Amino acid sequence: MDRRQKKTREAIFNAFCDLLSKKHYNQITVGEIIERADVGRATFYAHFETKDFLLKELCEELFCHIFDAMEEGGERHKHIFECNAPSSVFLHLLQHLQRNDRNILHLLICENNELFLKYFKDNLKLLIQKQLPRFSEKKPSALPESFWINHISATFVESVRWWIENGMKESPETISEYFLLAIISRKESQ
Amino acid sequence: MDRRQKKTREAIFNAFCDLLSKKHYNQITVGEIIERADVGRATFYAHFETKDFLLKELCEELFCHIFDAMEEGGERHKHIFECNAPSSVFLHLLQHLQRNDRNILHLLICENNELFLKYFKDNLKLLIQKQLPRFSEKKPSALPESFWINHISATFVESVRWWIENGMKESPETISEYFLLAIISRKESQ
DNA sequence: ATTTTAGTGAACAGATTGTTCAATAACGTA
DNA sequence: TACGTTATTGAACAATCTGTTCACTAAAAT
Repeated sequence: MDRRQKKTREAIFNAFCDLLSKKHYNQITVGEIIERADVGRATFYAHFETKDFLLKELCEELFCHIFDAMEEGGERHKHIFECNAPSSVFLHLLQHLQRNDRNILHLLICENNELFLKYFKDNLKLLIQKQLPRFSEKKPSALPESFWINHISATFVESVRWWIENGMKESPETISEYFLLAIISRKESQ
Repeated sequence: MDRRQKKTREAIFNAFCDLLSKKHYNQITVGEIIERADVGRATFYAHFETKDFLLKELCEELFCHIFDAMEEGGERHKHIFECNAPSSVFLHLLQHLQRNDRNILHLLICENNELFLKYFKDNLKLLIQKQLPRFSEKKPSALPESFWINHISATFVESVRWWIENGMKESPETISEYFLLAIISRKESQ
């Protein structure tokens, strides 16, 4: 890809993320984005049909990056899927988040987080589906499979959201444990 | 409240809901709303500062209606909170939804459902907090209370979302059971 | 019957959107 | 280096949307 295109695209994404962390999506104008990105109006529309498409492509770039890296990461990540503990993939994701890869945290905290949590959850569902055998062992037999997958994804996303909203004081290991306790909740004293 | 005001307000809400079930929030204009509601432009702005405020007030009206009715419903609903089974309040909510009180289902299905699910969950959290003793019994002791409350609310909302998205083929009783199984998941065969 | 309040419709400035175009700058390649 | 190709620019543009104003009419409350 042309160096210029890449630079422009990156500048627009950065400007957009900056703005998203400060104000609501609906109140951001194309004018603001191009001013902050310092690109011409025509350039913006050469890259993105509308503001909505910009958001869509941002989400896809952010999440596909993380999830693809985990799936096809070859050397670096392969061990996760060879490991028996189903928790490790989640722990790994949490560690990714803690490192704040690609500044994704701002987007998950900000006023617009529903937009991003949806993408997060959808990607997670795909990942879990591919890893299904590991998780279906834990499924209460009365539950439909799609219900269970949805439940696991939603619980993980909510765990992350809770973590971020409460200042990320806990370690990834602790959150991973909370998540597993929520999924497989069993009263110890009984 | 003046009869005229109430009529106008209702007409705007109805028009807005109609539109929300057909297109995305961002793409709905005030012009469309007032045309469908058949009220003057100035009238709209006399009632709502902006389209965002309209959305906010709609959400509050819809959910406060349901949840207030459950809390302060006196005769009709009081038995729920005197009943020991913590599941009954959820079952009751599901029955409300199945009856599609105030056409809330369209809004939970539609393209904009994140907007409404957030309000749904927030109200649910308040309700659960007031009913906490019932639910904290089930909490694994290692989990923080706020984590647990969030988990229960989110799981219920996700159960409902799953139900609606899959065509609401199951009975409220079945969904209530799924929800409880997810929360207190225990493998029977063990 | 009178006063108060709500709705009307048109008109308005200002902002935003998405497009166009000719001119310029940066790119990749031979 | 010189070349043709491609991206960016800035300005200008019509079309749309927003939120406000105002004089007027209709409905409500007293």
